[in-house]
Amino acid sequence: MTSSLPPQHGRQRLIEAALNLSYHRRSFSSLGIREIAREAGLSAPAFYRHFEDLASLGQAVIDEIERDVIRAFTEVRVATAREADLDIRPVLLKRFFDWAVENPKPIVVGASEAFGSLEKMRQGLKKTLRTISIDICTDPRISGLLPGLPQQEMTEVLEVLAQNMLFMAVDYVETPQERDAIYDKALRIVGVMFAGAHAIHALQTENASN
Amino acid sequence: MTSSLPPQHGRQRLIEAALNLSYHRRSFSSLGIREIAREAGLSAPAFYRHFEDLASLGQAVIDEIERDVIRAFTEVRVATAREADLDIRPVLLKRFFDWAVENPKPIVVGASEAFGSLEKMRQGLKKTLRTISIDICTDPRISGLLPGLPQQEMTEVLEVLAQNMLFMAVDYVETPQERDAIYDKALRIVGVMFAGAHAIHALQTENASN
DNA sequence: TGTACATCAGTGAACGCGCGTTCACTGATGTAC
DNA sequence: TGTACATCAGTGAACGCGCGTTCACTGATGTAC
Repeated sequence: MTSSLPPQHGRQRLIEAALNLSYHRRSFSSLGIREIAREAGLSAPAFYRHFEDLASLGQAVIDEIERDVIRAFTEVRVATAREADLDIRPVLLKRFFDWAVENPKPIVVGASEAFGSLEKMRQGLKKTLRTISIDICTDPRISGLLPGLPQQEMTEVLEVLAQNMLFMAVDYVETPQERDAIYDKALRIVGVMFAGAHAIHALQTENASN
Repeated sequence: MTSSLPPQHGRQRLIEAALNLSYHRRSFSSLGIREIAREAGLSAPAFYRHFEDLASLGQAVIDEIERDVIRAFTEVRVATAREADLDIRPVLLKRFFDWAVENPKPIVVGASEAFGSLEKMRQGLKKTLRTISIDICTDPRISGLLPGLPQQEMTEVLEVLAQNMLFMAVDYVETPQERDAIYDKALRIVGVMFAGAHAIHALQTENASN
């Protein structure tokens, strides 16, 4: 059997097997090593050629999710670079949700493990959300909507927003018949948070100048 | 041994054992029946006297969490009934976070299972957040901050906010050394969302009257 | 007040099963000379 | 270009263990008469 395996590396196949199994809300730490190996088309001992234990596979999985999600955001930004809409937010949101439909695994698994048992997974996800938020802040089409707002305040709001959008993306993926409603709601939340950040900053500035 | 057990009912002890075991981020569906019974000080077969399987215990657990959380909110509102502060939000938030510190299990387990594997748990939590949001909407000290805002819009914003506050309460509980910072951040998020809901509604009203 | 009986919530023993992990082994691939 | 060898990624068999579940049984409690 050894040489009849697809040319993909066993390590990668184990990572993808774990993503497949976690996909429908299975908690990552409830997966079995034999089960993952089976899903990957490998024998159980082969697992130990690549990972020490379940937690170290978990680390690899979260790295993979992180890379996927950040790459997706970069692609979305590049793809919309030429769109000079008055408001880029609906475009970015729509593209992100559509990407989630095409690539549901990192989204669903990421959201499920945001409060999961593996500390590393939680930290990794938090870091990813922060990276994305900072990335978005630097886009003038976004920061232009919040003129004068210090980057720190902007990042804080965008991090909370990113987390909420991640969770809403899961709903979007999982309930196709309500996608329009979920998109509209997500857009309203985005609008509320931007408007709020703007209004509070304006108020502070006003108070400070009096 | 039968009669030497504490007078508490076995059913309740199983529910509390499950909460104890889920407490530190263990996914509920990764718990074992033997393990839960052991934690409850019962033999494994005793589990089946009270529950058909793990999922039906899960239902009982989510009911318990729901009752705890809603009771907490009611108590907080009653306790603050006489406080006629200009802004009741910091008081409510502080009291909610403090309650979470005293009663961490329903908060931590509830947040962990918000995206867990048991459909019933996710729905139960969603329902709880909605109940609380509607409850808060009806408090004039809150709705007075958003004059003229239709209840539906208010509920939508408050639901999102409630979910975020639940997640932040977990951080508050788990990282005691950063509680002040987390509280401040939570309060800023509350401020942003209220200000945003207010600003957007004002904008809509203005547009409609032109 | 007794007594017979049903019900309820617990028990320990036993079952077969899949698990994590280790072991010795295999065959392909890369590398030194 | 060969050849010897190390390394790497896989295998099946085997281990002991804890799991979910069922079973017959027990003793306390409530109830009908």
